[in-house]
Amino acid sequence: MSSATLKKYYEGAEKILVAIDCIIFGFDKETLKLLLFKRKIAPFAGEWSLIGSFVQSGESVPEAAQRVLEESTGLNNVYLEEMGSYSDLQRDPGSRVISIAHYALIRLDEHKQQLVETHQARWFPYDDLPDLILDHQEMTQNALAKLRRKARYQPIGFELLPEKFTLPQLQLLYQAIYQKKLDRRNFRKKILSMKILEKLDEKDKTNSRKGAFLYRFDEKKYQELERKGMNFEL
Amino acid sequence: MSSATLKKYYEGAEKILVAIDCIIFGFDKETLKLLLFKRKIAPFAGEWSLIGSFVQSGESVPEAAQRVLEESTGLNNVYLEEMGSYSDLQRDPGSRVISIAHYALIRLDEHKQQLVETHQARWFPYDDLPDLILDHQEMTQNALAKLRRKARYQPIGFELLPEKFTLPQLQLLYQAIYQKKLDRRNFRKKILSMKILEKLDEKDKTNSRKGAFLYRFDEKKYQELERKGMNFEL
DNA sequence: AATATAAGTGTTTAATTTACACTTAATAGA
DNA sequence: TCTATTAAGTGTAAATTAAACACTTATATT
Repeated sequence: MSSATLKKYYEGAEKILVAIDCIIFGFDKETLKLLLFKRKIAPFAGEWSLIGSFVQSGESVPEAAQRVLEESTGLNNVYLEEMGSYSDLQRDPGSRVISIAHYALIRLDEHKQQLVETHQARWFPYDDLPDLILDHQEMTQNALAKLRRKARYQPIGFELLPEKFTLPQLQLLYQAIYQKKLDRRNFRKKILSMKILEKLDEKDKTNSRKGAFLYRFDEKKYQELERKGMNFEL
Repeated sequence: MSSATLKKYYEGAEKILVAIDCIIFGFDKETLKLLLFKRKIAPFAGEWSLIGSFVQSGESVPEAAQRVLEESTGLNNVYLEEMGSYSDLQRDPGSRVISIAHYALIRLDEHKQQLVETHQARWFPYDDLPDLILDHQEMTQNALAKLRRKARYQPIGFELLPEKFTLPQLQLLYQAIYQKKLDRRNFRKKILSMKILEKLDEKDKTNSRKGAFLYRFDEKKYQELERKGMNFEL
């Protein structure tokens, strides 16, 4: 095939605007939350929206998503997962745009509150979201569905908790994700039997006089056990 | 925000070539197979490749994938699942292209062999694939990983079998997907206990003198049970 | 010193999963 | 027509895992 034909093959195709959107999850005490943004541009300026951006010519899709997350929360190295594409021809009245949605799990205590303010953003409880523009509501629903499934067989919940956390906190998190109560004793038994948590000598006394011991997720131990065939499953 | 600024927002962004690629799975007796194609255009003309196409301006991503599948196999309404995007800047030496990979499950007995021939395509056992161009090997690996996970909790295996199939066939399929032997009695017990198969009065005698009863997957019964909270899981 | 509160702990029962071997139906060939 | 062959079909016991459930402990507050 000649170079001219090659050129024709690639150039005969139509280029399209590609964006990424981020569903940013946080966890606060006992509530799963999303970070939403007041949209600055038309159409729908002033309405609540996920944060997103066009993919630029010099970056890959995950790079674009990381860039957006860093710009909006100040965090790099957050847990980020691609969810899927949204490409209805009419999804954005502003232009034909294919968006590749991602969900991110961030630690509420670590992100830069100041950036949230400059972006006119706000954390909303997942159960009490405002109306969202475009297909962003569909995206958030799919994100929670994916998060739920994934959290069942991968230890990603820890990405939503501070580095040091208590078992009651961890249980509240999983209860929020699955939307159902778990038995305290059975939960502890199961999670501790996996031997992926390091118990610290500190207690967190913010919730009780007695205080609850703090733990830390041990990534190395987890990967070691995973290599040996252990399956995280809650 | 003025319409001029709006224009600038959308037009300031760079458009990109978007493609879809399809990992087409089939199942033959006891072997999981992929349909691969001899690439017709440079670069890498003549080498083995997944089938793909650019997303056209008048179609969505799933529409593009369905179009490609119909063109290459003659089948519409095949099981099709989006897998994720591939967007490394250097992934295609021909041009910067973002590809959204999909996997499809098709019935080997139904697709049009003739189309396979006109496309210079061939079915390869998954365990014995030729070298593939670009990042297509990575795509196939991710596709199998996704298929394996999905098959565990959704009854998608049936998409790879003829409409009527025997339990030994079904077991061979799951053994091929999970790459491990299953106990015949336990497998039957489990799958039959779900009550999603309709037993027919016919036998398939191609594999034994005795013959094995044919069954049919009952989509309606499945959806009914799912609604009531039943969980498919193998 | 008494009180209040959430954290922490074990055991019994039920359900599920695993391991395992013989019988049956039907054709092919003697 | 009888015998041999072959894959299909079937049940039970043991082991593992999940579920249900209530009292004790540590510590700050009054």
